[in-house]
Amino acid sequence: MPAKSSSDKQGGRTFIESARRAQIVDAAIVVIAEQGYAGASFAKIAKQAGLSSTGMISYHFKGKDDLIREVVAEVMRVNGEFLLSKMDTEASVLGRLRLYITARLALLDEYPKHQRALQTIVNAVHNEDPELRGLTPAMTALATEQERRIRVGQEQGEIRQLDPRVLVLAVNGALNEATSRAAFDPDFDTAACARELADLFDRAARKQ
Amino acid sequence: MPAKSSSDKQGGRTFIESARRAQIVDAAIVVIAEQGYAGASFAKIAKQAGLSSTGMISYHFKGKDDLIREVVAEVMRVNGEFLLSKMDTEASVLGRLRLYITARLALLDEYPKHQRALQTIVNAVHNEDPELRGLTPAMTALATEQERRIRVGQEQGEIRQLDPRVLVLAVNGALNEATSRAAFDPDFDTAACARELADLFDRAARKQ
Amino acid sequence: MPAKSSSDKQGGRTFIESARRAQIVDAAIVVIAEQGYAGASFAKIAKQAGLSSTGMISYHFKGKDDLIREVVAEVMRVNGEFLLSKMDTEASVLGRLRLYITARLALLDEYPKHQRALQTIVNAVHNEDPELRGLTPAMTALATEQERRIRVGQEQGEIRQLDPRVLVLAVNGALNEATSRAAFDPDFDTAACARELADLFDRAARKQ
Amino acid sequence: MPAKSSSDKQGGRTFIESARRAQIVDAAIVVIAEQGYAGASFAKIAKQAGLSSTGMISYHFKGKDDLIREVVAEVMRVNGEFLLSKMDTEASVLGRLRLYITARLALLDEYPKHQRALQTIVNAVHNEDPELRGLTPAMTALATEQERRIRVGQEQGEIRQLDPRVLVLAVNGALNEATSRAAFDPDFDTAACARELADLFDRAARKQ
DNA sequence: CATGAATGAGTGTTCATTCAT
DNA sequence: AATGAATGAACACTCATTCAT
Repeated sequence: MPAKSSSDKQGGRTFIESARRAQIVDAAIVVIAEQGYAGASFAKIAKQAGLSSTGMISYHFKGKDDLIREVVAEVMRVNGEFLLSKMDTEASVLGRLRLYITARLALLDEYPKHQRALQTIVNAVHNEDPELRGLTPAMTALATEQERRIRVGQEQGEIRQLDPRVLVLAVNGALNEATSRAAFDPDFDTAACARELADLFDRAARKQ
Repeated sequence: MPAKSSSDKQGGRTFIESARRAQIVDAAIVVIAEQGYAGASFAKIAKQAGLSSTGMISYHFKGKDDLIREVVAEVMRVNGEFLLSKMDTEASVLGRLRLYITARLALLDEYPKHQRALQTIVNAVHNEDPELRGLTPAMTALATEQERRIRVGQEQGEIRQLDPRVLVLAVNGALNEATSRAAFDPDFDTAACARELADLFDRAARKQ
Repeated sequence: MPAKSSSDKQGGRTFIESARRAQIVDAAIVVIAEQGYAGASFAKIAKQAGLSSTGMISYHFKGKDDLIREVVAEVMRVNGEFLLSKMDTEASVLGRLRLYITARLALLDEYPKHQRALQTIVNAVHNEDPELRGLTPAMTALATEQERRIRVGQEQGEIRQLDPRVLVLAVNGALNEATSRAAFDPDFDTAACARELADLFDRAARKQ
Repeated sequence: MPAKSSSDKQGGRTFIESARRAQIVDAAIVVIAEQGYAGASFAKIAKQAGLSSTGMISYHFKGKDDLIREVVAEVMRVNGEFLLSKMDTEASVLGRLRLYITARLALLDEYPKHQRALQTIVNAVHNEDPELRGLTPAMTALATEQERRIRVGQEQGEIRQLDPRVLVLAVNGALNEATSRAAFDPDFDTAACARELADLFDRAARKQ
């Protein structure tokens, strides 16, 4: 068995290379969350990461697009894991909806910077940078899956006749708004908000 | 009756000065809506406005803050007028809520760039530009008023026991999400979305 | 005798024209004294003069050079008048030297902004603006006259053998330094400084 | 013994970094001396230094303040070294005064641009750039030390009763004036001026 | 693998000046 | 005689990116 070396690879990248990328991505998340998208220059990210030059970042990422994409991927990976862990047992559609709302708001306490960063990126990038459009498919895929679930609930008689797309839109819109609010209002009570929102959309969607 | 001259003033500004400012504000709205906040440089705005230099903009506005503030003010003026014209007769709280949702979505057809620009600015500015925080009070004031209305509805037995702040958050979150969606999905049916959302929040809020 | 009209001229300029020029020159003196040469933009001078646009200044002066030259001329006129009024009776060269020193320092109390403005201009303009070199002749002429006087004093046995140019240089250098000091040290005692400097140069120049 | 590399540091800066900074500071000294403070734009300094862009300067200095401060520090370092080397043996106060005058004027031959640049900066910065006020303390400290020396001379009976502050003011004023003169009069004889000034202030200050 | 140095386009802003009215 | 509007060059400064070492 050969000795561990810096050229051991995982996913086409050496160990140390992956570590550096992760370090930079983490720094980027913090800077974006705290300083906004426009404030997230390579200089500031390098400083946050404890690197001495921006060249470092350009060396590990093909461009700013690449870095931002990685940030989004990382946040979605973390969120996905968390959400999955909260939902896997529940069977009913309305129950899953309630769990989703609760879990999304729990994320605000668990990974506040991640949520803020993701939202900042999505808002900033929406139309500006054509190279970055590629990040939304992953999010629309999620929405599509949610809509499918709602339809199942309608077929099973759990959920009233409504446009599933609009319900999904409303739920996610409300959750995003809560994310914004939580970022600036330190007194924002995520648990209470979760209960209220869950009740609210339960009533809105439940048959009868 | 004195002859009209270029030095006639209104609100401390020359006629032509006001016209130029309006022209620049309009150009800024378009650029911000289409290219995002980061893409809205003086150079691009000047080009959109058909001006030959960015100095022109600096000549008419004290700084970028000033311009952005004017953009926000203009959008809120237009929106405010439109919303008021749609709401003044209705008496019941739930009725007003329905009208508000419908009117907000109608704005997407009436002034799509305005909505997109406002949303872009609010998102971008939230934490980035401390000079511009001053624009949010006007919007929180609106939210506070909406919460007050909901409380009235609760006292009158129209609306069930719920946290008014959360209902307002959810409604506005959904409307903002719809605004985002409409900006990129040309097939987005605002009228249908309005009906669905109105029903949704009516059910969510109505007593029994 | 014809009625007074705005086209009455003096020195090739109408009355009102001269008044405007004087008003602008006065404003320029204040701004230059308070904000320095680089800070003395047409915009600031216009504001200080209570004018609404910088075009006004360009209209009355051929260029910035022209304005600055006028400022220098005005200060030297005022200073010249004051100095003459203080010196005309004294006969001895050393006496005149003492009077000159005293009068120059008295000017700091009488017209502080004028002195500060003149010094600022001379320092800033020395080599920068070739168009403005023309203002120094007037000042070198003064120095030459002072040197001539010293020579007279030497011939009359009042003043010891020394290079008159160096004495004049030293006296004026000391006075300029005092002007600088007075501008920033509110406790600077011009009268005391005048007595000390007068004694100092009297001893330095007096025969035996 | 490790090989020399570009990352060898001294004083927290790379070797080549320090070299570039020195190169830029030298260029700045020349430009300021020749074109004045207002004329000393990054563009002109970059050109003088043979650099292709002004970004270079911003890369090596935090801002214009930083560069100017460095220029002042460099000139004062050079001057300080030179003055110290000329004065260390002399004991009597009047002797030291004579040496100081001579050395200051010798500096005009040794480092003419340095003197011109320093004077230009001090004059320009006095009231204009509040960020740069911090450079004067170093110079007032020098003056205070000189005044102290004069007082010692008075206690030792070498120097007559006079206000030491005024003597120091006069000496430095005269030396500054000579610096100005030397900058524009190529025939200015610094050595002769030094002898004359030394005699002049010796007589002015000496007891009896 | 890493980095310090360099680049050049782009940022918002100020400037003296011109000109039609 | 006066002025508001416009101009375009210049300003210091930041940016993501490249590259030799």
